[in-house]
Amino acid sequence: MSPRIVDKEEKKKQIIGAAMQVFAKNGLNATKMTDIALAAGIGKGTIYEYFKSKDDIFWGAFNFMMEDMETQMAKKLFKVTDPAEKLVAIIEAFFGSLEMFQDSSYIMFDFWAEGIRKRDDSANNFLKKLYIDYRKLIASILEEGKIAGAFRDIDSNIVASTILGAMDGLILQWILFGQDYDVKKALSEFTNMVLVGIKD
Amino acid sequence: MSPRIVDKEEKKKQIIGAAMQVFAKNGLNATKMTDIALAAGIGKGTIYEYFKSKDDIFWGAFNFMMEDMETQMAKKLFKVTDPAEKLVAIIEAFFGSLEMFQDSSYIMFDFWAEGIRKRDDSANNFLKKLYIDYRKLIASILEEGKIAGAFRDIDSNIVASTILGAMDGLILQWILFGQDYDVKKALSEFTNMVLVGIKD
Amino acid sequence: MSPRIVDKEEKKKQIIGAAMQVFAKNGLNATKMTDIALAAGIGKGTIYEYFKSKDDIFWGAFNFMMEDMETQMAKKLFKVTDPAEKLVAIIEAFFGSLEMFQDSSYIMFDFWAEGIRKRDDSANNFLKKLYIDYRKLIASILEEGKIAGAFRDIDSNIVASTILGAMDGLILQWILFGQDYDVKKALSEFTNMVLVGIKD
Amino acid sequence: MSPRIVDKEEKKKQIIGAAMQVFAKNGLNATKMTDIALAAGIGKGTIYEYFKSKDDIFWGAFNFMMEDMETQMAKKLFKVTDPAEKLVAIIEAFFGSLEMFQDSSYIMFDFWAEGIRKRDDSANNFLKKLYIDYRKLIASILEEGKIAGAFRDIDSNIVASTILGAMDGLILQWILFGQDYDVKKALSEFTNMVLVGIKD
DNA sequence: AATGAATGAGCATTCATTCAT
DNA sequence: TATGAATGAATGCTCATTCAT
Repeated sequence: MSPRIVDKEEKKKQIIGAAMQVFAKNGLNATKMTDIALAAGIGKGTIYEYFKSKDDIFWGAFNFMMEDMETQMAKKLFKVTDPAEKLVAIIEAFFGSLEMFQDSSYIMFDFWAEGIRKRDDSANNFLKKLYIDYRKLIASILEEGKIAGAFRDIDSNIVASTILGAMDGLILQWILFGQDYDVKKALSEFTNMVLVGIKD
Repeated sequence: MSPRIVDKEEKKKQIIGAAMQVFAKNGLNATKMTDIALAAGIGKGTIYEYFKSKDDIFWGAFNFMMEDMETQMAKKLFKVTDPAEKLVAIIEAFFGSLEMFQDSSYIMFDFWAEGIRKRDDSANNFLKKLYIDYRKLIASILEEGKIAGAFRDIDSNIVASTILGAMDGLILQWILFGQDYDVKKALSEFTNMVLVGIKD
Repeated sequence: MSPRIVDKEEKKKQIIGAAMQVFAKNGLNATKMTDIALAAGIGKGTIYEYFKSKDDIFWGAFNFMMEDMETQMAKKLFKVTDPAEKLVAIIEAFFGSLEMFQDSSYIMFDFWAEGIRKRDDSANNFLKKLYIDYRKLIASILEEGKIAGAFRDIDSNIVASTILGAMDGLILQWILFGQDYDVKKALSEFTNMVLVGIKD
Repeated sequence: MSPRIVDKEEKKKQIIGAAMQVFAKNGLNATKMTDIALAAGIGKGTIYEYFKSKDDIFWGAFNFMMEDMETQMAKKLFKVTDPAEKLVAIIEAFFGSLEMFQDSSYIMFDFWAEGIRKRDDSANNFLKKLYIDYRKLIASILEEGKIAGAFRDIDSNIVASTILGAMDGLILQWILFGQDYDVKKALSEFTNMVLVGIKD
C-alpha cells in the first residue's frame, strides 16, 4: 500500500554531510553532482528529491554550519557572566564548531568566496550582515566589561572588529595547517594578548 | 632586446589589470574569457597570444599582486631598524598593497579559495609556503625584539602566526566593508593591542 | 468474469479521462506522469499497474476517442437511407464526438502531430489508414447518391477527400476558437455549400 | 587581423533549412540539437551562435514559412481584381508556399500542436490571431463579391472560416498523402464547389 | 493492489580553446 | 599580430520507469 518511508530531514543532513566533504576537497565549482551522489552513496537523481540545485546544497551546508555555531555559542555564553570569560566563550565556540566539521573545513573558503558576492538585496550581503551581528555581540560584551571596570576605555566597535578579524585569521591558519598548527596555543596566546591589551 | 618584448609585457599587465577587475567582481568561475576580453578592450582570441589559459591569467594576477606586496615591504623594512617599527612597517605594507588594488580586492577571496587547493607538490601548497615565509619573517623580528629587551618572553612562532592571522582577519573586514570600515583606526588599535600585549 | 476485471477496465478509463485533460492542456511532451497521477487522484506508480508507458496512455486515449466516434457514426447512419442525409449524419457524428470530449479537444493536435509519425509498418501509417477508411465510406455514399440521381457526376474520391478535409478544417477552428466559434452555423453553411455544390 | 567573415543572416537560413527537415521528420520533441547540427553540417555549439535555443530555431522556422506565404500571397493578390479570382489566388498561395517546403511539410503539425499552446498574452494566442487575420482577408473579398453581385447573400464571416477550414483540411491530406494525393484536382474541385456554392 | 522514493539514461546548453583569415 | 567564428567536451538537471514496502 505504501512505499518505503524515509526521514526526509535526516536524509537531507546525510546528503549535506557528504556534499560538505566533496565541496571541501574540490571547491564548489569543481564539485560535480555525480561526486556528491557517489559520496552520499545514492543516485544522482535522488539528490534532486531533497535539493533544488547544487547551489541549494551549498547554501544548505552553510546554514547547517552556522546553526551549529550559534547553538554552541548560545550554550557556552549561557554559562558565564564575566565579560572576559564571555569573550573566551565566543572564541571557543567558533573553533569548537569548526572542529566538528574538521575534515570539511576547507569549505569555509568557498563560503567566503561565494558568499561575498551573493547579495540578499540590492545593497547588502548576508555575509556582511552576519559579520555585523557578531561584531555587535562582541562590542556589547566589551561595553559590559568597560562598565564593570574590567576593560580600559577602548573603542568597543573597533576592538570588536579587531577581535573578530583576528579570529578569522587564526581560523584561516588552522584550516591551512591543520594538525601542524597548534591552534590551542595560538588561541590562548591570542586571548591573552587581547585581554592584556584591553585590560584596564 | 627588441621593443616588442616591452610591448608584450606591457600588454600582459593591461590584460591582468582588466582581468583582476572582472575576477574581483564576479569570481573566477563566473568570469568568462569574453568578459576579460571586453574589459581589456581586445579580442577574445588575442588573450591567448599572451596567456595560455584562464588559469594562467588568474595566477598571473596573483603573482603580480604578491610581487607588488614584496616590493612595498622591502622598501618599508629597509628604512627602519627598531623591531616594533618593523612590525608596523610589515602591517602597513600589507594594507598599502591592497590599497593599490582597491577595486579588485574581492579577488583575494578567490586567491584563497583556489590557492588552498592548488598544490605545487604532493604534500605542499604554495599558499602554505607563502604563509610560512611571512611567519618566519615576523618571528625573526620578534626574536630581535626579545633579545633587544623590547618584547617579553613570548613564543615567537605562535605570536607571529597570531599577528599574521589578525592581519588577514582585518583585511577580510576591510575588503568586506570597504569605505565603511575605518581600517586605519582598526589597524592602529590592533597594532597598539599587539605592542602592549607583547611588551616586556 | 470476476468483478476485478470490470474494476480494472473502469480504472483504465478513469486514468485515460484524467490523462486526456492534461494532454489537452499541456501537450504530450509537457505532460509528466506526475501530472496524470495527480489529475487521476492516484499514485504515480499506480498508473503502471494499468498502462505500460506514457505512450500507452496516449494511444489508449486515441483509441478511446476513435471508438466513441465510430459508435456515434454507426448509430446515426443506421437511422437514415437518403445519401444526402447520410452525409449530414457523418458530419454530425464527427462533431458530436468532439463535443463529448469538449475540454480535451486540444488533444487532437497531439494526436495529429504524433500519429503522423507513428508507423504501423515500414510504409504505412495508421492515421493514413484511418483517413482512407473514412474517405471510402464517404465516397461510397457519394456513389449511392450519384446512382440515385441525387448528386451530379462528380469524382467521388476527390469530393470525398474534399469533404473530409473541410471537416478537419472546421474542427480545427472549432477547437481553436471554442465558444467564440459558431460551429453549428459554419457546419450548416458548409453542408449547404457541399450539397448545393454537388447537387445534380 | 580579422577572422573569417560570414553572412550571419544567410547562415541562420541555412540552419533553419536543415532544422526544418529534421523537425519535419521527427517532430520538435524527438529532434535533438545534435541532429540539427549534423543536418546543417556544423558543430553543435555553432547553432548557439545563431539561435538562443531549440525553441528559437523552431519559431524561427515558423516565421520563415509564414513570411514566405505572405510574400507569395501579396504577389498573387496584386495581379487580380475579380473577387472569385482573388479567392483562387489565396488558395494557390497557401499551397504554393507549402510546395516550396515540400519535404518539410510535416513540420506543420508541430507548428499547430505547439503553436496552439504558445500564448502571447494571457487570453490570446498568436495562432488564433493569424487565423483571424486570414479570415478577415477572405471575408472582405467575399463582401466585395457580394457588392459586385458575383456572390449570393452569404454570411461572409462564416463562409470565410469555412473556406479557411477547408483549405487546412486539404493541406492536411496533402501532407499526409504527399504524391499519392492529387491536390491539384482536389483543389480545383474544392474551388469549384465553393464558387458554385456561393454563386449568386 | 498501491505507492512514492530511488534511479540513471539522456539532453540542452555553456564556454575555454582553437584556428582560418 | 589580432580576431571572432567554430567547436565539442563537459555537466546540471529532468523525468519515465522501477521496485521495496
